[in-house]
Amino acid sequence: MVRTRYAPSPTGMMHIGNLRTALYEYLIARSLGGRFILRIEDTDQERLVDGAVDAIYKTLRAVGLRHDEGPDIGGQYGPYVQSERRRLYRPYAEQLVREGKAYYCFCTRERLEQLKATAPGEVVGYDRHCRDLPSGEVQRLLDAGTACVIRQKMPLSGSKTFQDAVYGAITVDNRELEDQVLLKSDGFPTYNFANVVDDHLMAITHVVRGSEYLSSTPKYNLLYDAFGWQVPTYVHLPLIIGKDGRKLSKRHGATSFEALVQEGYLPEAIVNTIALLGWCPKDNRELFSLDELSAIFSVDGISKSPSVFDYDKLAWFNGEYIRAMPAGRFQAWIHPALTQVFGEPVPEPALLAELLQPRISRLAEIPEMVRFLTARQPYELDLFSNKKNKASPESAARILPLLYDALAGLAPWTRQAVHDRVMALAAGQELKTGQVMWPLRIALSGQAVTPGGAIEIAVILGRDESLARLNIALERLAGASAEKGDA
RNA sequence: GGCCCGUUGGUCAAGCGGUUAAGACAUCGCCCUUUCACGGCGAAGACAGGAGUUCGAUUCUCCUACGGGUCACCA
Repeated sequence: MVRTRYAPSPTGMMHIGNLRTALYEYLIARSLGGRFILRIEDTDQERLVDGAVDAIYKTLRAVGLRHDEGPDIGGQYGPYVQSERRRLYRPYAEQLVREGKAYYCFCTRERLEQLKATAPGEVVGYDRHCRDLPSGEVQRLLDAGTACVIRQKMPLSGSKTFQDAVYGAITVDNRELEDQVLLKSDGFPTYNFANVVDDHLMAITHVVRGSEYLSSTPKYNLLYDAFGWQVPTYVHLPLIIGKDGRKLSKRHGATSFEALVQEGYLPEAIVNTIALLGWCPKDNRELFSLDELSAIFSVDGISKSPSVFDYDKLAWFNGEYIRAMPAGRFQAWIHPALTQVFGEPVPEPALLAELLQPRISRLAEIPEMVRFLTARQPYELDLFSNKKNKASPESAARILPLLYDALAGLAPWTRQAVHDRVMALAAGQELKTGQVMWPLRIALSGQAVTPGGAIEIAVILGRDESLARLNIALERLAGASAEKGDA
């Protein structure tokens, strides 16, 4: 039975790199008929952040990564929070001490600091000062209650090779490995230790994590060996980086799932995007639901090189998901953004939704896009010029009064009615559609680019505001031509 | 700096000894159209460099360059 685990530490918002790791763990488990476990790694008491655990649950729920075992739902391998497993680790560490595979270290932080400072990059890490203390001395210090940690004895020579499902065979010289701390002086295990013990106790078969752990993996393996435990299958993932090739950070834009959602990206689109960051399916398909991914995901499609997180691509995916949304759901989704601009009630919400759905790629684009509907925009009369539609301020000055008269008494003020009236005017004047639509759009919106056409804008504005804006425009145009005449 | 890993168009990437080196995003052009967007069609654009191995290297090996990761009582 394949078992994978997502083991975040509750130290803040969920970064999309972490989310992708969680996603791949989930997909590996699902694609192989296995189980996906959530474990909270809170062994660093100093870095805990309030609410971080909730953020983890919230994010996993939002993207649909349902775990089979975890702190909130239990399971046969609990508890699933490392701080609750605290008493579990010491016996394992002491077992290694008894077997001569680990030892108590009484070195103070100050001494370690000094060590780092004096040895100019020559010696790797700890100098193994306590590795061979006489047992009497150890006992004496222990009895005196001297603060200590437990360190693992690393082999002083030789090398070790392990297999990674993505990176292949990796060999590391044992001399590169320092005697790592297993149990901290506060009694908590280090990540390195707790991780191995828990993965073993929880019967984890596939360890999936970022490639930053690649170089410390030999240390884990030595631990598995020391206990005589079976080493899991390793799946190291390439990093996600920013446009400048550096680690993804706030500098590149939103990097947490939550921030992305706030900017108006859909969870499904985010998942789809990161699924393809570092993994590629056998065919050329790009649009995948989580269930579809679960069915076809396979480790051999994971690539080795780091990939740049591309916000443009995310926006494209988001646009695809937006367009695929049922109209009703879209309308509900954008409602908060609309009330921000219009207040309540939002005029013509269904029509607005219809206009916006094919046009936006992010929720955050909406306010700017519709602002002209609530406030009259200042604009240059040049805007009435449009070559393609054979429009000019002069033609507008002639057509706008006709439009005003045609629309003034119109009722009901519906899309169909406005459309028919305007088209009838165009036909009557032997004008092309664009020749009347263009000045109408400019007069109503004050901008050349609008979501939807002139008719839709008129309907949303309502008759009074539409006529008012028409009136302003035709007066300005009349004033301008009078000036011109004087000159 | 030591060690580990990586390197196909601007970005994501297919490729796993013989290909006109896919596809997607972005860019540009054309079409559709009352603007824009959507949609459709098309264009430009890549194997980091050098040695080998081989009849033949993007693919295998080595070196160089560049990039990244890691060297904690953090995870």
